[in-house]
Amino acid sequence: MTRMITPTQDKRGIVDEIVDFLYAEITSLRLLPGTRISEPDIAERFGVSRQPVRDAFRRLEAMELILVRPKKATEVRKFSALAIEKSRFLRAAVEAAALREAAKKCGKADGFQLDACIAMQHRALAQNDHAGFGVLDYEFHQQICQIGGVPYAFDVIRAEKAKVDRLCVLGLAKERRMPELIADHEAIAAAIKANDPEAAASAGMLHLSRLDETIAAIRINNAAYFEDDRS
Amino acid sequence: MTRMITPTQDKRGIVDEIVDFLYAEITSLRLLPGTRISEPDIAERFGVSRQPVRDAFRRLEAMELILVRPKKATEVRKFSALAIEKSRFLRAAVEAAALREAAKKCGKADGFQLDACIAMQHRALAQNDHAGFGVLDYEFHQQICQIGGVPYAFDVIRAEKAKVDRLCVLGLAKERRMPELIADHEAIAAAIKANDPEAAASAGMLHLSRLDETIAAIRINNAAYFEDDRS
DNA sequence: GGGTCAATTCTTGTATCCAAGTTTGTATCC
DNA sequence: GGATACAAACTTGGATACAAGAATTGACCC
Repeated sequence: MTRMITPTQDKRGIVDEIVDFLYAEITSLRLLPGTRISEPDIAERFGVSRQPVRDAFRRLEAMELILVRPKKATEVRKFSALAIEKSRFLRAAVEAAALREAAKKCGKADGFQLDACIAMQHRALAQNDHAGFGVLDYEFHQQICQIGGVPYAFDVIRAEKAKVDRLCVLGLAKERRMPELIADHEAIAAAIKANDPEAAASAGMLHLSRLDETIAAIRINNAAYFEDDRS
Repeated sequence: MTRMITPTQDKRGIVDEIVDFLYAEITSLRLLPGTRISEPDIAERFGVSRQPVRDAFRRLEAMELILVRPKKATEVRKFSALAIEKSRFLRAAVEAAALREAAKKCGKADGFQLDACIAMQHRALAQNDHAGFGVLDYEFHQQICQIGGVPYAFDVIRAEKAKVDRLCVLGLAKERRMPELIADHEAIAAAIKANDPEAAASAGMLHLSRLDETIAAIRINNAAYFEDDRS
């Protein structure tokens, strides 16, 4: 896991450390939505003053991972139906565009790279290695962006994934989903290697739609972690 | 010009004021790229301490409008070819998706709304009202997102526009471009009203491509405002 | 026992001070 | 005159102190 948060920073400081720590805590769901976190508390844990913690909070707020209101306790953001919808739209738009580009530009070496990644995904499945599969999943989507010549697209995908991924930790029966996801990846890779942009895009959209069912199921079972969006 | 920066904030504070002020200064190009801005200076101007200014700087940094490095003077971000490319890709992806949705869902009332907006754009052209046209241009794209049922898409478009729009201020002969842009809008509206998603998307892509020529021209004439990206 | 009100405690917002590093200006030497 | 070195001023980063508001807890009254 390389630097996930600050892609364009040259010197890592204390605030980066704090951001990375809280980022991991939140996205791994060790800090549940609604959990209150206070600046002095974190500051004491890191042995620093409140100032760097404040800066870190501001960064996490920009990532929409925490909710900070004046004079009120800062808390880990709950899931919001609107935010999920927005995130899904954004990912769909960006991923479709990246897939189309990748399908247009995919050469022989690129195809091999995709195949290699999928082969490793099969290995992870055989070993029931969920964490490893998660990393390979990221890698697969990143490869697509790079093949398409739009590496920055992955920044968006990763950022949006971060907002929703922690939700999926609540989901059960991951092993059930892995074969399905690998099959999706194979269909996507096939379309890209066939230089068929539309097929690649629609395969990607199908892949994304798997999330919808998962999220819908999670939502009814974990209403406490969702904002009560009375609209 | 309503609240442009903080869409999900309930109470406007001092930092919001400072952010809005600097945001306007930077995007309007009254503060040129490379201009150094210091915390104490801004703090004195607003009659507050450095702390709120610090927070404001962090927010503007997250918007990629300023560049703050440790122990070095903070400056207005220069244009970067990579950032422009990323922004363009993001806008294209999101706008294409929004246009497709709008074309799918456009009803009669929606069509009238688009026509009304375009009619006002003609008025602005006749009166040579550039500022008014700019507002209407924003409004047109926002209407598309709302018709498509993806209002949040406009948040992305607006945010990305902010990073590039100031560049276009450097461009000359705006009046030359206005008729062209209005014609584009008419083509887009026609495709949407005809419920033709692909035509709408490609018309939108053509519309976006107008920017490329403008930016390329600006770049060679204003190299000083661009990062020297030796890559 | 339940409800209401007040005080205490906890939260973030702001101001000020000190530290560390960069830049810039100046004086001096060649 | 040009280059170099030193020093002063200016920059942000971090720590600490104080202020204002929100929430919780407790006591007191009904």
